[in-house]
Amino acid sequence: MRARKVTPVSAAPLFTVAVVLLSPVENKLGVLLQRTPAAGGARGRWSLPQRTQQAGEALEHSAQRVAHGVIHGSPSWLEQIGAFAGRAGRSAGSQLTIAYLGLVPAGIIIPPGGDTAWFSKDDLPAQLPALQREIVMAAVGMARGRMDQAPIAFRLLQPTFTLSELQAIYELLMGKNVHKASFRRALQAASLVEPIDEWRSEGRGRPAQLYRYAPRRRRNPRRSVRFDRLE
Amino acid sequence: MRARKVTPVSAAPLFTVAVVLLSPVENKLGVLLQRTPAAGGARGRWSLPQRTQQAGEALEHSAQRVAHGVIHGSPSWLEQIGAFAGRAGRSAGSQLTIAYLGLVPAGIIIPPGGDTAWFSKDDLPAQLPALQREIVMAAVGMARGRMDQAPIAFRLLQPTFTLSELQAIYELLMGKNVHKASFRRALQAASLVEPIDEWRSEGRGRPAQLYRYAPRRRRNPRRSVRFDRLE
DNA sequence: GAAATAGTGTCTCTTAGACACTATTTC
DNA sequence: GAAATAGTGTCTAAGAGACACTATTTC
Repeated sequence: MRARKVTPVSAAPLFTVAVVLLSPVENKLGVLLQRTPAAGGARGRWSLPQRTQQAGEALEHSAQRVAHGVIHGSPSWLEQIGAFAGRAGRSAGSQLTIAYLGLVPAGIIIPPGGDTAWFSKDDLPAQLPALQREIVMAAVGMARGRMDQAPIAFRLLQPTFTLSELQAIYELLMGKNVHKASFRRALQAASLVEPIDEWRSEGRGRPAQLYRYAPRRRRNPRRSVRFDRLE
Repeated sequence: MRARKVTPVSAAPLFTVAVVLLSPVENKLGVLLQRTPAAGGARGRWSLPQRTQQAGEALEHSAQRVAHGVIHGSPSWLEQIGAFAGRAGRSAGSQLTIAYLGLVPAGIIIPPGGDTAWFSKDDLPAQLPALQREIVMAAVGMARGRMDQAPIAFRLLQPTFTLSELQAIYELLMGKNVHKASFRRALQAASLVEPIDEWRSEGRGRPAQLYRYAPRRRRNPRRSVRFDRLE
């Protein structure tokens, strides 16, 4: 083990790794925030879960640790959003933040009143720093964009789910309603899910059959010349 | 101006900003590399254009400067790819690289024999460091994925172009051929280009009409339930 | 029974891809 | 004329959206 030559006392931390954990909460897209530990007895401000990065550690591993610290488990999806440079602001914190998107299946309950809580992406606490707000928006945009490239909708659901729940996730991410019959027809054609011999009754109405994510090999290359989608 | 309290002599640089400049070169997707200035008389190894970042400077601005340094102009598109952490390797360089994708219109000639050259993305120099190779692949993947979200194909062409050239860009980025009639029909429907009263003869064959990028407002929301595209 | 939710059958209209052409240039 | 490239008209099949239904539950 080599001795370090220089150990500056007040050197700025290299950078921060922050994680935007998203989960469907009460038919909204929820973002998990935690209170920064305040020095005095008063409670700190809300913030994205984050930590200062030790040089040399793998970025994704670091993001995993941040996520573990708040949900006590692994997110079902973890992907880098990008690097965000804050204005060279006050003393605390580093100027550079590497942000990650983490998905959490529906139904993960956070005990209320604690230092961790879900906020709707459209109703973030007013004191949330501008940079973190920007990161949250980038995370939501990324989740939206990933949807038709990776099966991330299933990462926001429990292993078994009803087709209505799945459709609700799509509508949540796309921000608009979807035609039910078309949705199921396309789902059928894509061979992404398979029904299991179980039904769930949600109070009133006919019980829904449960499905599980079970992608089969794609048939043939799909149509590709599409200029819509631009914007 | 405040005096800095600590100026560690051998502190690692905060991070590096690298730019992957892509351009169509001889019907391939070209990546611009430059030689690292070698200490002795011998020529250095090929590398992505990059620089060490001064803290506090805006990331994108820094990427702009890197690009200017090699093409002596602005790329037609510039977007962050992400942060890449190298193995904590040898002494030189920082562990963290923020990479950017830059697009350069076809026809930018780099004088051969110099310290800057286009390489096909499939034929990168063998000595290119693994991390940089990874960044190039991420850049290509990003360009591919952005294609149907933003009109980046036009950023790889001169302001006026033929439809065959445009189609070639699409085929280059998608890595597969496109049906000519379908391509033009979809282009027509999307109202993305307009013909100008000019033709270009390319040697043999009928001269092609020139077009310019002139997007009109989208008509109506397009169809959206699509589970293909996954994978 | 009404209300609520799950799930399906069928029709229409759009459109991607295939095919086969016509048009205009160089040689 | 042949060869090469540009550009178009038409047919077909896939599939997205609309509509109207049937099915099964709670109240």
